[in-house]
Amino acid sequence: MSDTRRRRVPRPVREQQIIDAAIQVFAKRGYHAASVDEIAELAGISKPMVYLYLDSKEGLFIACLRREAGRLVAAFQAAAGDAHSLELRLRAGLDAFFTFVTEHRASWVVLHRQASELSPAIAAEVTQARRAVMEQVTDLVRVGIAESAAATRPHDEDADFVAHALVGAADTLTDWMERHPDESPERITLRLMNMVWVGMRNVLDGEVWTPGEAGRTGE
Amino acid sequence: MSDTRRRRVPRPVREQQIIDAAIQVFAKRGYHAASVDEIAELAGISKPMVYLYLDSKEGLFIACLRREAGRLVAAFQAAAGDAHSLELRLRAGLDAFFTFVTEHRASWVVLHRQASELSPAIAAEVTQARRAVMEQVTDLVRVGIAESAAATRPHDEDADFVAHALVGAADTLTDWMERHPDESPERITLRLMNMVWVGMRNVLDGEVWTPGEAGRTGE
Amino acid sequence: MSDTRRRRVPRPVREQQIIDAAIQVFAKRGYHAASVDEIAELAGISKPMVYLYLDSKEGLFIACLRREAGRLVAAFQAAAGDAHSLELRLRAGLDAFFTFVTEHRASWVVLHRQASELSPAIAAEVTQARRAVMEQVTDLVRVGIAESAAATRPHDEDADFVAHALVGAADTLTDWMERHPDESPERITLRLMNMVWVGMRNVLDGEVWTPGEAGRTGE
Amino acid sequence: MSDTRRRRVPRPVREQQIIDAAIQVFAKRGYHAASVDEIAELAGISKPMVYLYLDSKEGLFIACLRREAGRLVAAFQAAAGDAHSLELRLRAGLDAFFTFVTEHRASWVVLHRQASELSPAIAAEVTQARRAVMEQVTDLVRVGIAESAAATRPHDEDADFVAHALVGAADTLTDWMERHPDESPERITLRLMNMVWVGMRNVLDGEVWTPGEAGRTGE
DNA sequence: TATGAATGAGCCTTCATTCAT
DNA sequence: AATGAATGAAGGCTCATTCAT
Repeated sequence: MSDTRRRRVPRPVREQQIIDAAIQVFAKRGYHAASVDEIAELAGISKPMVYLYLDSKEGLFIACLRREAGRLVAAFQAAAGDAHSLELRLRAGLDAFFTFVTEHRASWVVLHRQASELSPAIAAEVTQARRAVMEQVTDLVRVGIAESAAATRPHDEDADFVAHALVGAADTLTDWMERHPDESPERITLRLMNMVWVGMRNVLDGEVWTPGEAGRTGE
Repeated sequence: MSDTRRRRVPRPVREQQIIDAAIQVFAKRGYHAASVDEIAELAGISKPMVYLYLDSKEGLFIACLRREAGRLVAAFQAAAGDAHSLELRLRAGLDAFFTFVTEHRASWVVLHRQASELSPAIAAEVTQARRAVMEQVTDLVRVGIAESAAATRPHDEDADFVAHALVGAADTLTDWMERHPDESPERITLRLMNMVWVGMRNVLDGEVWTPGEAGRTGE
Repeated sequence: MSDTRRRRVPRPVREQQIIDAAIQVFAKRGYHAASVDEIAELAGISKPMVYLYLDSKEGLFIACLRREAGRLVAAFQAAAGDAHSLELRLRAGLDAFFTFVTEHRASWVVLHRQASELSPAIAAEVTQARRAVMEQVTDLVRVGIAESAAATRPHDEDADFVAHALVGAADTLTDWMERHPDESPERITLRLMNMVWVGMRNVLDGEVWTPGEAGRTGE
Repeated sequence: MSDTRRRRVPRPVREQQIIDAAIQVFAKRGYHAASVDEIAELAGISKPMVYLYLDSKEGLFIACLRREAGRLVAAFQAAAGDAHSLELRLRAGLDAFFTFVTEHRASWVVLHRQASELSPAIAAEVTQARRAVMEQVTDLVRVGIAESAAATRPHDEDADFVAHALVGAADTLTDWMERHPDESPERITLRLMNMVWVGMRNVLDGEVWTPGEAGRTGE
């Protein structure tokens, strides 16, 4: 390894090494808090090389983004392309996604959020703030479990799962809203309710989806 | 207003004005890229006042976080607390959430992500990267619409909506995964499929949920 | 006390209270590290009062200096003025000096050095540096004790005392040198040797001077 | 020299240049009033280099302290180590000390006190305050000269010398007192009298110590 | 007499970036 | 292909000092 990481390495190889190092550092520190110095050191080269190959800190970050997004997309495509029915492809795609996230934690952090660049004090507060919102939903869902006749086993874990999915969906839908300014909050709410209401109950009832069976209510 | 924003304003008022300004700047630039100078200027005061009242940049950010998270939670609680059934409360809560996000865009951005603290070039790239992932799902869903017998009106808008919700849910579930390392990607996939599969079809078929009716397929 | 420290206090009294507080803070923090805020707070008044009465931080410091130097001089004069012979007056003066220093520690620190305004890290290093010099002399003196026939009881305490006095004398003589640029280091050395050599032996031999007896060798 | 002070100088050399400059500025302004900007400018480089090589203002100051204290100690040791008898070594050591102080004025100021970091107005006042104390002693000593039978030539210069040494000794002994809280001011006075009383007369009588002869009054 | 509100100025520190070898 | 030396620019924070009441 000290052979390929030191001296006289061809450009394409060096570039990948630099990006490898950058992903680690960006994931650990976040974009702003990451310093080119640290990246260069981790890559085992001097700072000017980074600039020679990747132009700037921005260029470096973008290179990371592109490479990892490409890999994630490729993994998704490879998985989702094989099956025939929509549900099987969706399933395979989600599976690939969760697998990627599990196996390339750092890459995902870079793609996902740079919240880690905040100081511990702030990070804690952000977590706290997000959790406050999340808890409202979790409480609601937990109550739902109690109300639910079928849910004889009130698994907190399930309530948590549903709450996360729900909050995440709502959270991302705020981006969708920005591109659909005409849609009222109420209509969005109705749509989202329509999408998750039945399924929520399934999860809370402890059901685990099996291809071609669960939820095939209308067919 | 230029009366209350200028000269000799009592402390509690000034504090709120500073926080108001900070939210705008933090939302626009992100935490790191935001400068206390800019916040002070927008608040119509000098920098030392910011430090006198809020202690530090971190303290200022935390104050923003707390105030806005508190408001969002309060809005959610106020809305969700009134109805009787779970579905009505959930609906009211989501409605309050989407309304808050609509009316307090900047606050939501601060609570949501600080990705905007990246330069335009990077922000574009981040959007692009996230969209690449999103598109895979959107395509899948779009194909699903075509396949779907009921979906006589292939609304791209609906496919987009579903894709956003799905990706957002998956995205946030990666946080849930971190606290449940024993859950395999596959099981998470199955759970999520179970939760959204039926509802997705509803949305894609153009249905709009009505309290107590839509989605009550299994009853 | 809360009566004289609060509200509607005549100017002369307030001034003294401010100076009292300032001495404490200047002694504790040093001139630069001392903040007018802290002084005002300790004096139990608001900052503008300090400026109204003492004009500036510098004016405040000078007022402290003058008052305490005056008190020290007065104490010295009062003590030294009474006796008849030089040695008795010198003794009384030194006694008054050491008594003042003991009883008004803070005042003395203000008059003496502001080294305390350095950070702990630096203060430690300064102490270390000064000690390194001091130790050279102390070692020398300690050896002297061993050599000395009379010094059957090698009191480290005595060696330390002599070393301190010697280093202090040399230290201050550097000020004298500045006003006598023609005096060579060698001549100064000889003068100092002449002044302390005999007396050093007395102290190292454990003698304690008694008025009119010790050291009256040449009379 | 403009060659070695400008552009592309190897690190060890630059470090010494920075320390050289820092000593000048710290001596002139004192620690707090000295600005890293001024030091960098005097060193002929930009500020970041100072931080790159010396870490911080504190680190820079400590580096100055260590280097100069080391040099002074080395000079003392080199000089004092050669002779055989205590008095000769003491003489050589003091000589080395006064020589160092003469030749490295700035270094000595840094090691000595940072009183100069006060503004001219304050520095003057400090000098004045210290002089007030010094004058009491000088007056006493001057009177002593007049009284003294042997002192046929009342040299003010000699009185001043003695007064400086005496005040310096007393001054530094206040440090000694702090570590010996049980010693009463009176006992300290007696010890100091015992140490200087005889020698003072020698100096006032215009004697100049010669190795092995002067002051050997009692033998 | 007394103070809460407010600021101009400056300092330490860091970092992305480049030059000269 | 590779790097040690060097810097412009900017940001967080503090403080002595003053205004308006």
